[in-house]
Amino acid sequence: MARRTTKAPPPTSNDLDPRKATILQAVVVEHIDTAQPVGSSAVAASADLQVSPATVRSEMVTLEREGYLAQPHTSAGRVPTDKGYRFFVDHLKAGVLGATQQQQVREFFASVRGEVEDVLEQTSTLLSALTSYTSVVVGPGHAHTTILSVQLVNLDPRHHLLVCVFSDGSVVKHSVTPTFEATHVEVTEASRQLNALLIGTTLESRVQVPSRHDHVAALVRESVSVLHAEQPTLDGEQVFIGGSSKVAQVFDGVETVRQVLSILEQELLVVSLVQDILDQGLSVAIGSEHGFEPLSACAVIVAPVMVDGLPAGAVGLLGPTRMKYREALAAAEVVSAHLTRHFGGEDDRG
Amino acid sequence: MARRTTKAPPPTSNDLDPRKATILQAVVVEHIDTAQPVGSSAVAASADLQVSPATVRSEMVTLEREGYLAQPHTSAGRVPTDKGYRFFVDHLKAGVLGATQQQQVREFFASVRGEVEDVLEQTSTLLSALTSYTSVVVGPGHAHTTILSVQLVNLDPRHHLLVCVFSDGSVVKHSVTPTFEATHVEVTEASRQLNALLIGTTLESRVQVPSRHDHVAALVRESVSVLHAEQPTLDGEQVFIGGSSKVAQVFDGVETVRQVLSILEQELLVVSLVQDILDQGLSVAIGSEHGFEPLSACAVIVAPVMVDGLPAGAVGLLGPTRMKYREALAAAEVVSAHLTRHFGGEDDRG
DNA sequence: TGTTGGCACTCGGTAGAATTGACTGCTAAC
DNA sequence: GTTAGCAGTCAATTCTACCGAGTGCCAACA
Repeated sequence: MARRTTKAPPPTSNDLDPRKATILQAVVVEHIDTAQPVGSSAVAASADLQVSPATVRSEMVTLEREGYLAQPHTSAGRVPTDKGYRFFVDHLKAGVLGATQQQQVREFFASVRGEVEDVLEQTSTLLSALTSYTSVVVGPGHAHTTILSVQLVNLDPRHHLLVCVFSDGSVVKHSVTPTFEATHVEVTEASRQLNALLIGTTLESRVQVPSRHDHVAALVRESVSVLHAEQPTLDGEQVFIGGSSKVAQVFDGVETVRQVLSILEQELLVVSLVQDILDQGLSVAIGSEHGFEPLSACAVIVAPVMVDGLPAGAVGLLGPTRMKYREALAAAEVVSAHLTRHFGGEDDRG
Repeated sequence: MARRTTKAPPPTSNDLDPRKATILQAVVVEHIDTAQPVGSSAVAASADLQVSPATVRSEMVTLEREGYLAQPHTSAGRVPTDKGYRFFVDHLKAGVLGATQQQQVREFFASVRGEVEDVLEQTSTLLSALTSYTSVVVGPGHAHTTILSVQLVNLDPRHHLLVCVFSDGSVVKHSVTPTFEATHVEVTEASRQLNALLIGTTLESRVQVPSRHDHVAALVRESVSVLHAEQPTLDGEQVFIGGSSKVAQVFDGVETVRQVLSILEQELLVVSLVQDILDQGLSVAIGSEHGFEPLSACAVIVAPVMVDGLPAGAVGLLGPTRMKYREALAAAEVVSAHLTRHFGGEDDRG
């Protein structure tokens, strides 16, 4: 009557019998390689364990019951579930990039020059070329750079343009549209005061804005508030998506391709997805883990880019759940490290 | 380079017997609608001409011999060739947009505000939504706007940033990296001189640069030359591609989709394609007409955006050769007209 | 001469049946 | 607990026959 036999599920759920683990891993590896369901005999042959297919079979039944594997239909082999991939990724020993690829990354970062945006865009192309998945690069924004110059330019009496230059060479503009008409003189004076106020500060600094009621003070106040509301990643200013054409190679089914592409068109969505995953402290989100239904056929790899020891940007890779995690993780990691160093200081230039 | 293939053997190649024309048009219309080869009886039924399928058949043989139609295989109906589509397009009477769509465009342009780039990007989304094809919008650049402000900002002794604000509210930045080290004072002075020199001019104006040999003059010279070399469209600054996900719906065959997407990733390529077609004075390039092999399955519609009476930007649509030319042409035309008006002056705002 | 109906022919697409083969689950023996 | 053996399942493949859309040709007709 006491069935202590199947008392396994609750306590030891996040670890697996070594043999089961080996089998699961073999299935994942094989399926990533072939895109086909994997049968017991293939596993028995490939894995080091010296057991017969029949044994593998009975283990696979358990793995399926526990949710690591699934069967497309009776009499087909097994396919990993999201949970199966998750186990696989969690027990993955860190991979290294191939020598040629390492070389490629090194050369890229050794030779890359120019403005932030260009670097980020090219990085995204690089990452996508390295992995043959679609890549996302989110720039570090301006949070940790200081302001070098601010200028308010008069477009017409009601419409001014705030142009701000940061120490990393990025430039930002914002419309300032007060409810009153400002004279050229007032705008110039506001511009002067803004310079005095903001140069050398960061966007996170609190500054003392004038509280007077004249036009100049109002312009200054509005400019400062507009500027401090700046969120470059959410504006898509520093978001670059590379290799969207890979989507067509890597997913099958027109509808899936279309759906993924149409998500990629909305950069904001992609950024918030990446941020979400980072906030969860993950480096990989598999299938439905990120809770974003239209991308449930995808796995997303993210790696933070640090500035001043804080996560400020990110690089990401988007592929099918059966992606080459090892290589992709290695690539994302290496590139994010290089990018971190790149922003950490220009000390590595020859 | 594209070649005009209108040099066909017989002299009467660019005009067709009225009945042949009707038949050809019927085939095109039908095939655009159904994506299937069109048979003689379908044509006989649909077209107004009161003839039997047999007659249609014999005409179709001629049309095929003359290169307007093709047969996928014996005993299939006919499919238009690029030349067939060309005839169709050339004899297309101008279409009009559906009422709802007209409304949509009007509302869009009535409500759109904000910075040039935002307007262009949203326009591209609009155009793609109107037609369900991928759209390209190339902004007018800065050729016809005057300079409101120029500023040279010191990043480090060897590296300065030239920031220029134009009367349309667009901002451009360029690196200036002289071979000497400049002091802060020199940079500030150069900035002052640049302002004096350039404010109120356009990028096309010739200006008198100082010929002295000191650092300040050198900075000014380099800045001016860098600025005048600016070509926003070739830098991709004002290029927006919308609705790339439509590619997956509209083309069949993974390989075609991948190929088209990978072209779209290279904005420069797309821009030069659009420019090429405009230079030829075409509004539609069908199949191989643009001489760009990887896009031989595509038709590209372009419409110029005028500023000061000169073509300065363009809107484009990219679809399969069997695209809905009437509607797409109408959409491109209407949107380009609105955009022209938008840049021609803000006179139409409420 | 141009048009038409008729007819034989071609060939892609489809539907069904049969076959194959890669699996599984079960069971009995080791 | 492991294994070999075996029966059963089911997708994929192959084959066949067949249908039908559409053609080309021809002879008759206005």
